[in-house]
Amino acid sequence: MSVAGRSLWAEHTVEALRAAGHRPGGARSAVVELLSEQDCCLSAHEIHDRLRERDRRVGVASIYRALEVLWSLRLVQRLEVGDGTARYEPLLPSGEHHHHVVCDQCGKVDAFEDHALEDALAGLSRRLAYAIDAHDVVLHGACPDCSADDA
Amino acid sequence: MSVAGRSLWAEHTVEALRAAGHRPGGARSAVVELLSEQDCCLSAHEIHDRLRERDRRVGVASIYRALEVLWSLRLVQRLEVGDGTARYEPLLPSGEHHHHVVCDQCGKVDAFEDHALEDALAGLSRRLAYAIDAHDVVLHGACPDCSADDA
DNA sequence: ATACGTGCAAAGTATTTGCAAACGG
DNA sequence: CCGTTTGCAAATACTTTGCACGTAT
Repeated sequence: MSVAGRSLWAEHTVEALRAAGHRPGGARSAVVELLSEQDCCLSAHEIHDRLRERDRRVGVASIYRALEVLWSLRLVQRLEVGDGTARYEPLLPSGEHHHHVVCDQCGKVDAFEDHALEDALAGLSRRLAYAIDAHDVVLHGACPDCSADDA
Repeated sequence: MSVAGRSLWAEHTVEALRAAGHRPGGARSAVVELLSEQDCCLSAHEIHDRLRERDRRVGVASIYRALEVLWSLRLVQRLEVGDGTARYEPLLPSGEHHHHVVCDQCGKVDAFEDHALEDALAGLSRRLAYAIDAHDVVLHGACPDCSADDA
Protein backbone atom coordinates (compact mmCIF):
# COMPACT_ATOMS: atom_id res chain seq x y z
CA MET A 1 0.00 0.00 0.00
CA SER A 2 1.37 3.41 -0.95
CA VAL A 3 1.87 6.25 1.51
CA ALA A 4 -0.90 8.16 -0.28
CA GLY A 5 -3.12 5.09 0.02
CA ARG A 6 -2.53 5.00 3.75
CA SER A 7 -3.52 8.57 4.46
CA LEU A 8 -6.46 8.12 2.11
CA TRP A 9 -7.53 5.15 4.17
CA ALA A 10 -7.21 7.05 7.44
CA GLU A 11 -9.40 9.89 6.15
CA HIS A 12 -11.91 7.55 4.61
CA THR A 13 -12.08 5.58 7.85
CA VAL A 14 -12.62 8.59 10.10
CA GLU A 15 -15.40 9.75 7.81
CA ALA A 16 -17.03 6.32 7.59
CA LEU A 17 -16.99 5.98 11.36
CA ARG A 18 -18.67 9.34 11.77
CA ALA A 19 -21.23 8.50 9.10
CA ALA A 20 -22.05 5.30 10.98
CA GLY A 21 -22.76 7.33 14.12
CA HIS A 22 -19.55 6.63 16.01
CA ARG A 23 -17.85 9.31 18.07
CA PRO A 24 -14.15 9.99 17.94
CA GLY A 25 -12.44 8.50 20.97
CA GLY A 26 -8.85 8.14 22.03
CA ALA A 27 -8.52 4.40 21.82
CA ARG A 28 -10.11 3.87 18.44
CA SER A 29 -8.29 6.84 16.93
CA ALA A 30 -4.99 5.41 18.08
CA VAL A 31 -5.80 2.06 16.48
CA VAL A 32 -6.80 3.70 13.19
CA GLU A 33 -3.67 5.83 13.17
CA LEU A 34 -1.42 2.86 13.84
CA LEU A 35 -3.07 0.69 11.22
CA SER A 36 -2.77 3.42 8.61
CA GLU A 37 0.99 3.34 8.99
CA GLN A 38 1.38 -0.39 8.40
CA ASP A 39 2.47 -2.22 5.30
CA CYS A 40 0.94 -5.48 6.38
CA CYS A 41 -1.35 -7.06 8.90
CA LEU A 42 -1.11 -6.71 12.68
CA SER A 43 -2.56 -8.83 15.46
CA ALA A 44 -4.43 -7.30 18.39
CA HIS A 45 -1.46 -8.11 20.58
CA GLU A 46 0.96 -6.37 18.22
CA ILE A 47 -1.28 -3.32 18.11
CA HIS A 48 -1.33 -3.23 21.89
CA ASP A 49 2.45 -3.49 22.11
CA ARG A 50 3.21 -0.90 19.45
CA LEU A 51 0.85 1.62 20.95
CA ARG A 52 2.45 1.11 24.33
CA GLU A 53 5.89 1.65 22.78
CA ARG A 54 4.79 5.09 21.69
CA ASP A 55 3.22 5.84 25.08
CA ARG A 56 -0.26 5.53 23.74
CA ARG A 57 -1.59 3.12 26.34
CA VAL A 58 -4.88 1.53 25.28
CA GLY A 59 -6.82 -1.28 26.95
CA VAL A 60 -6.85 -4.58 25.11
CA ALA A 61 -10.63 -4.64 25.17
CA SER A 62 -10.80 -1.30 23.38
CA ILE A 63 -8.52 -2.61 20.67
CA TYR A 64 -10.72 -5.60 20.07
CA ARG A 65 -13.81 -3.42 20.11
CA ALA A 66 -12.28 -0.95 17.66
CA LEU A 67 -11.27 -3.76 15.33
CA GLU A 68 -14.72 -5.25 15.46
CA VAL A 69 -16.33 -1.95 14.47
CA LEU A 70 -13.82 -1.43 11.68
CA TRP A 71 -14.38 -4.93 10.44
CA SER A 72 -18.16 -4.70 10.50
CA LEU A 73 -17.91 -1.53 8.38
CA ARG A 74 -15.51 -3.33 6.01
CA LEU A 75 -12.77 -0.83 6.79
CA VAL A 76 -10.28 -3.50 7.72
CA GLN A 77 -9.68 -7.01 6.51
CA ARG A 78 -9.50 -9.72 9.13
CA LEU A 79 -7.41 -12.76 8.43
CA GLU A 80 -6.07 -15.82 10.18
CA VAL A 81 -2.85 -17.34 9.00
CA GLY A 82 -2.88 -20.51 11.05
CA ASP A 83 -1.38 -19.59 14.40
CA GLY A 84 -4.72 -19.08 16.10
CA THR A 85 -4.58 -15.30 16.22
CA ALA A 86 -6.53 -12.90 14.03
CA ARG A 87 -4.72 -10.19 12.11
CA TYR A 88 -6.06 -6.99 10.67
CA GLU A 89 -5.07 -4.61 7.93
CA PRO A 90 -6.58 -1.58 6.19
CA LEU A 91 -9.01 -2.34 3.39
CA LEU A 92 -8.70 0.37 0.78
CA PRO A 93 -11.87 1.79 -0.74
CA SER A 94 -10.27 1.27 -4.15
CA GLY A 95 -10.45 -2.47 -3.63
CA GLU A 96 -6.67 -2.70 -4.05
CA HIS A 97 -5.35 -5.43 -1.81
CA HIS A 98 -2.80 -8.15 -1.38
CA HIS A 99 -2.59 -11.66 0.00
CA HIS A 100 -0.25 -13.45 2.37
CA VAL A 101 2.37 -16.13 2.50
CA VAL A 102 3.33 -17.60 5.87
CA CYS A 103 6.42 -19.47 6.94
CA ASP A 104 5.17 -22.44 8.96
CA GLN A 105 8.55 -22.75 10.65
CA CYS A 106 9.36 -19.26 11.89
CA GLY A 107 5.92 -17.68 11.57
CA LYS A 108 6.99 -14.83 9.30
CA VAL A 109 4.22 -13.33 7.18
CA ASP A 110 4.85 -11.61 3.85
CA ALA A 111 2.47 -10.02 1.40
CA PHE A 112 2.18 -10.45 -2.35
CA GLU A 113 -0.07 -9.38 -5.19
CA ASP A 114 -1.04 -11.40 -8.22
CA HIS A 115 -3.20 -10.37 -11.09
CA ALA A 116 -4.01 -13.87 -12.36
CA LEU A 117 -5.16 -14.81 -8.88
CA GLU A 118 -7.48 -11.83 -8.68
CA ASP A 119 -8.95 -12.69 -12.05
CA ALA A 120 -9.60 -16.25 -10.99
CA LEU A 121 -11.25 -15.05 -7.77
CA ALA A 122 -13.39 -12.57 -9.67
CA GLY A 123 -14.57 -15.33 -11.98
CA LEU A 124 -15.40 -17.50 -8.99
CA SER A 125 -17.41 -14.76 -7.32
CA ARG A 126 -19.64 -14.68 -10.38
CA ARG A 127 -20.00 -18.43 -10.54
CA LEU A 128 -20.88 -19.29 -6.94
CA ALA A 129 -24.32 -19.05 -5.38
CA TYR A 130 -22.94 -17.05 -2.46
CA ALA A 131 -22.83 -13.25 -2.55
CA ILE A 132 -19.06 -12.91 -2.12
CA ASP A 133 -17.77 -9.77 -0.47
CA ALA A 134 -14.28 -10.72 0.62
CA HIS A 135 -11.63 -13.35 0.13
CA ASP A 136 -8.47 -14.48 1.83
CA VAL A 137 -5.68 -16.42 0.24
CA VAL A 138 -2.97 -17.76 2.50
CA LEU A 139 -0.03 -19.70 1.15
CA HIS A 140 1.98 -21.89 3.53
CA GLY A 141 5.55 -22.89 3.12
CA ALA A 142 9.11 -22.21 4.18
CA CYS A 143 10.60 -18.75 3.83
CA PRO A 144 14.00 -18.38 2.15
CA ASP A 145 15.80 -18.34 5.53
CA CYS A 146 14.09 -21.45 6.84
CA SER A 147 14.47 -23.26 3.51
CA ALA A 148 18.21 -22.71 3.80
CA ASP A 149 18.21 -24.10 7.34
CA ASP A 150 16.48 -27.27 6.14
CA ALA A 151 19.22 -28.01 3.64
CA MET B 1 -13.76 -36.32 -2.59
CA SER B 2 -14.96 -39.61 -4.01
CA VAL B 3 -15.71 -42.67 -1.90
CA ALA B 4 -12.71 -44.38 -3.49
CA GLY B 5 -10.60 -41.35 -2.63
CA ARG B 6 -11.66 -41.60 0.99
CA SER B 7 -10.71 -45.21 1.52
CA LEU B 8 -7.51 -44.54 -0.41
CA TRP B 9 -6.74 -41.75 2.03
CA ALA B 10 -7.44 -43.93 5.06
CA GLU B 11 -5.07 -46.64 3.82
CA HIS B 12 -2.42 -44.16 2.82
CA THR B 13 -2.69 -42.49 6.21
CA VAL B 14 -2.39 -45.68 8.23
CA GLU B 15 0.68 -46.62 6.21
CA ALA B 16 2.27 -43.17 6.51
CA LEU B 17 1.75 -43.18 10.26
CA ARG B 18 3.40 -46.56 10.59
CA ALA B 19 6.27 -45.46 8.35
CA ALA B 20 6.79 -42.45 10.60
CA GLY B 21 7.11 -44.76 13.61
CA HIS B 22 3.68 -44.27 15.12
CA ARG B 23 1.74 -47.08 16.68
CA PRO B 24 -1.91 -47.72 16.02
CA GLY B 25 -4.00 -46.58 18.95
CA GLY B 26 -7.72 -46.34 19.58
CA ALA B 27 -8.02 -42.59 19.66
CA ARG B 28 -6.02 -41.75 16.57
CA SER B 29 -7.59 -44.57 14.58
CA ALA B 30 -11.02 -43.26 15.43
CA VAL B 31 -10.06 -39.77 14.24
CA VAL B 32 -8.64 -41.11 10.97
CA GLU B 33 -11.69 -43.24 10.39
CA LEU B 34 -14.05 -40.36 11.02
CA LEU B 35 -12.11 -37.95 8.82
CA SER B 36 -12.05 -40.44 5.98
CA GLU B 37 -15.84 -40.40 5.88
CA GLN B 38 -16.20 -36.64 5.58
CA ASP B 39 -16.92 -34.56 2.53
CA CYS B 40 -15.60 -31.40 4.09
CA CYS B 41 -13.67 -30.03 7.01
CA LEU B 42 -14.37 -30.72 10.68
CA SER B 43 -13.29 -28.85 13.80
CA ALA B 44 -11.77 -30.63 16.78
CA HIS B 45 -15.00 -30.04 18.67
CA GLU B 46 -17.08 -31.56 15.86
CA ILE B 47 -14.80 -34.57 15.76
CA HIS B 48 -15.21 -35.02 19.50
CA ASP B 49 -19.00 -34.79 19.26
CA ARG B 50 -19.37 -37.13 16.31
CA LEU B 51 -17.18 -39.76 17.87
CA ARG B 52 -19.19 -39.57 21.05
CA GLU B 53 -22.40 -40.01 19.04
CA ARG B 54 -21.09 -43.31 17.78
CA ASP B 55 -19.90 -44.38 21.24
CA ARG B 56 -16.23 -43.90 20.42
CA ARG B 57 -15.39 -41.72 23.40
CA VAL B 58 -12.04 -40.03 22.89
CA GLY B 59 -10.38 -37.37 25.02
CA VAL B 60 -10.16 -33.92 23.49
CA ALA B 61 -6.41 -33.86 24.01
CA SER B 62 -6.00 -37.03 21.98
CA ILE B 63 -7.95 -35.50 19.14
CA TYR B 64 -5.70 -32.46 19.08
CA ARG B 65 -2.62 -34.64 19.31
CA ALA B 66 -3.81 -36.88 16.49
CA LEU B 67 -4.57 -33.88 14.31
CA GLU B 68 -1.18 -32.39 14.99
CA VAL B 69 0.58 -35.57 13.94
CA LEU B 70 -1.56 -35.86 10.82
CA TRP B 71 -0.90 -32.26 9.96
CA SER B 72 2.85 -32.48 10.47
CA LEU B 73 2.91 -35.44 8.07
CA ARG B 74 0.81 -33.45 5.60
CA LEU B 75 -1.97 -36.01 5.81
CA VAL B 76 -4.61 -33.43 6.64
CA GLN B 77 -5.12 -29.83 5.67
CA ARG B 78 -5.64 -27.38 8.47
CA LEU B 79 -7.68 -24.28 7.79
CA GLU B 80 -9.26 -21.41 9.66
CA VAL B 81 -12.33 -19.78 8.25
CA GLY B 82 -12.57 -16.81 10.57
CA ASP B 83 -14.47 -18.04 13.60
CA GLY B 84 -11.37 -18.71 15.67
CA THR B 85 -11.48 -22.49 15.40
CA ALA B 86 -9.25 -24.66 13.24
CA ARG B 87 -10.77 -27.19 10.88
CA TYR B 88 -9.21 -30.25 9.34
CA GLU B 89 -9.82 -32.39 6.29
CA PRO B 90 -8.07 -35.23 4.50
CA LEU B 91 -5.32 -34.22 2.10
CA LEU B 92 -5.26 -36.69 -0.74
CA PRO B 93 -1.89 -37.96 -1.97
CA SER B 94 -3.07 -37.14 -5.50
CA GLY B 95 -3.02 -33.47 -4.62
CA GLU B 96 -6.72 -33.22 -5.48
CA HIS B 97 -8.36 -30.71 -3.20
CA HIS B 98 -10.98 -28.02 -2.86
CA HIS B 99 -11.39 -24.65 -1.21
CA HIS B 100 -14.04 -23.07 0.98
CA VAL B 101 -16.67 -20.40 1.02
CA VAL B 102 -18.06 -19.26 4.35
CA CYS B 103 -21.30 -17.47 5.17
CA ASP B 104 -20.35 -14.71 7.59
CA GLN B 105 -23.91 -14.54 8.84
CA CYS B 106 -24.85 -18.13 9.63
CA GLY B 107 -21.37 -19.67 9.64
CA LYS B 108 -22.11 -22.30 7.01
CA VAL B 109 -19.08 -23.62 5.14
CA ASP B 110 -19.27 -25.01 1.61
CA ALA B 111 -16.58 -26.39 -0.65
CA PHE B 112 -15.80 -25.62 -4.28
CA GLU B 113 -13.17 -26.43 -6.87
CA ASP B 114 -11.84 -24.14 -9.56
CA HIS B 115 -9.31 -24.89 -12.20
CA ALA B 116 -8.36 -21.30 -13.01
CA LEU B 117 -7.71 -20.69 -9.34
CA GLU B 118 -5.41 -23.70 -9.10
CA ASP B 119 -3.50 -22.53 -12.17
CA ALA B 120 -3.02 -19.09 -10.67
CA LEU B 121 -1.81 -20.60 -7.41
CA ALA B 122 0.58 -22.92 -9.22
CA GLY B 123 2.05 -19.94 -11.07
CA LEU B 124 2.45 -18.09 -7.81
CA SER B 125 4.24 -20.99 -6.14
CA ARG B 126 6.85 -20.80 -8.88
CA ARG B 127 7.22 -17.05 -8.64
CA LEU B 128 7.60 -16.53 -4.87
CA ALA B 129 10.79 -16.94 -2.91
CA TYR B 130 9.06 -19.20 -0.39
CA ALA B 131 8.98 -22.96 -0.85
CA ILE B 132 5.19 -23.31 -0.96
CA ASP B 133 3.70 -26.59 0.19
CA ALA B 134 0.09 -25.71 0.90
CA HIS B 135 -2.49 -23.03 0.31
CA ASP B 136 -5.85 -22.03 1.67
CA VAL B 137 -8.41 -19.96 -0.11
CA VAL B 138 -11.40 -18.80 1.87
CA LEU B 139 -14.15 -16.72 0.33
CA HIS B 140 -16.46 -14.78 2.62
CA GLY B 141 -19.97 -13.71 1.82
CA ALA B 142 -23.62 -14.46 2.33
CA CYS B 143 -25.03 -17.87 1.47
CA PRO B 144 -28.19 -18.07 -0.68
CA ASP B 145 -30.40 -18.41 2.41
CA CYS B 146 -28.91 -15.43 4.22
CA SER B 147 -28.87 -13.32 1.05
CA ALA B 148 -32.60 -13.90 0.79
CA ASP B 149 -33.08 -12.85 4.41
CA ASP B 150 -31.25 -9.59 3.75
CA ALA B 151 -33.63 -8.61 0.97
C1' DA C 1 -28.43 15.08 30.26
C1' DT C 2 -27.74 11.16 27.50
C1' DA C 3 -25.58 7.89 24.98
C1' DC C 4 -21.33 6.25 23.38
C1' DG C 5 -16.35 5.14 24.43
C1' DT C 6 -12.84 3.32 27.56
C1' DG C 7 -10.27 0.52 30.94
C1' DC C 8 -9.99 -3.02 34.16
C1' DA C 9 -10.88 -7.37 35.63
C1' DA C 10 -13.56 -11.49 35.21
C1' DA C 11 -15.45 -14.85 32.12
C1' DG C 12 -15.44 -17.69 27.91
C1' DT C 13 -13.44 -20.58 24.26
C1' DA C 14 -10.03 -23.06 21.83
C1' DT C 15 -5.93 -25.43 22.36
C1' DT C 16 -1.76 -27.30 24.77
C1' DT C 17 0.68 -29.61 28.38
C1' DG C 18 1.88 -32.54 32.67
C1' DC C 19 1.34 -36.78 34.38
C1' DA C 20 -0.04 -41.44 35.63
C1' DA C 21 -2.24 -45.39 33.76
C1' DA C 22 -3.22 -48.43 29.67
C1' DC C 23 -1.40 -50.47 25.58
C1' DG C 24 1.33 -52.39 21.56
C1' DG C 25 5.49 -54.63 19.85
C1' DC D 1 9.69 -54.56 29.58
C1' DC D 2 10.00 -50.07 27.12
C1' DG D 3 8.46 -46.44 24.70
C1' DT D 4 4.05 -44.69 22.71
C1' DT D 5 -0.67 -43.42 23.31
C1' DT D 6 -4.43 -42.02 26.02
C1' DG D 7 -7.48 -39.41 29.26
C1' DC D 8 -8.06 -36.25 32.71
C1' DA D 9 -7.28 -32.05 34.70
C1' DA D 10 -4.69 -27.98 34.96
C1' DA D 11 -2.61 -24.42 32.35
C1' DT D 12 -2.25 -21.20 28.57
C1' DA D 13 -3.58 -18.06 24.87
C1' DC D 14 -6.79 -15.25 22.56
C1' DT D 15 -10.95 -12.82 22.68
C1' DT D 16 -15.34 -11.20 24.74
C1' DT D 17 -18.16 -9.25 28.35
C1' DG D 18 -19.85 -6.74 32.71
C1' DC D 19 -19.53 -2.70 34.87
C1' DA D 20 -18.17 1.88 36.58
C1' DC D 21 -16.42 5.95 34.93
C1' DG D 22 -15.04 9.42 31.42
C1' DT D 23 -16.26 12.15 27.33
C1' DA D 24 -18.54 14.09 23.23
C1' DT D 25 -22.64 16.24 21.58
